[in-house]
Amino acid sequence: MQTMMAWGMPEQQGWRKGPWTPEEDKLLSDYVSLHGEGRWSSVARSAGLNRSGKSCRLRWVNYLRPGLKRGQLTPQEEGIIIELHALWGNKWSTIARYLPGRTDNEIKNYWRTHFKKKEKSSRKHEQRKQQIRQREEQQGEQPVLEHHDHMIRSVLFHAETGNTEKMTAEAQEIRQQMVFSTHPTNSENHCFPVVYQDVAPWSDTVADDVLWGGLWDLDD
DNA sequence: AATGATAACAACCGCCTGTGT
DNA sequence: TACACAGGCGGTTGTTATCAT
Repeated sequence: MQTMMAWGMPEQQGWRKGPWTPEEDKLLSDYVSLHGEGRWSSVARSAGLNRSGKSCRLRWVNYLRPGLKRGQLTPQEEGIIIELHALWGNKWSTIARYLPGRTDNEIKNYWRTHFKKKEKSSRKHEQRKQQIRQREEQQGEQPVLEHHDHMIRSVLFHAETGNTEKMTAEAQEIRQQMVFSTHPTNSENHCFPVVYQDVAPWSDTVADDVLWGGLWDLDD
């Protein structure tokens, strides 16, 4: 096991590892602000950092990059993460694109700390979903959960491809309820939806305890 | 006040993919 | 077409902070 002490010491051979010092941060920030992102291997050398290109990139992306939000995720952001994780699974970088200012690492860590401990309850969550689906089928309705997933997929897909005019009326309505914003790292042509406010007004159609309960109810 | 448990965060590792030659 | 390399991504681990007992 590596220790802090070992990390803190410069490597005899190869790159330095471990926590970044303020001096290293400044070197990296100054260099990137002058020369831009990319060519991380040469950044490492040119900036006078004894760090690997990978390490420099990671430090920049997760910590030094302008526009990063610090602090706790808002309930709205939590909602987005839950939604998008349900759609895409552990595609952290993809999910992060919809949360400007948040990094994939941050979201990954968040998910891990908040959901690993709740894995036990997820089975119950699945059972509850099953119950609702059965109830919906008995009532002859379109399954809310599937419909919900489908609509969000549709909105996000069309938003990303820029074909918002091809959305169905219902999708358009949902889109209206989403707050759109341009991701800082995104190219100018794409508009990423960000569900900041009232994360899912349409989620009223899904029982709260389905959306949140199975995942968050620790008492289970 | 001491100690253990847990959460939050930072960073590394290995694999995969895209790109240039 | 094949190879090498850089960058990106997801998984994992380690450290620190905070809370409960």
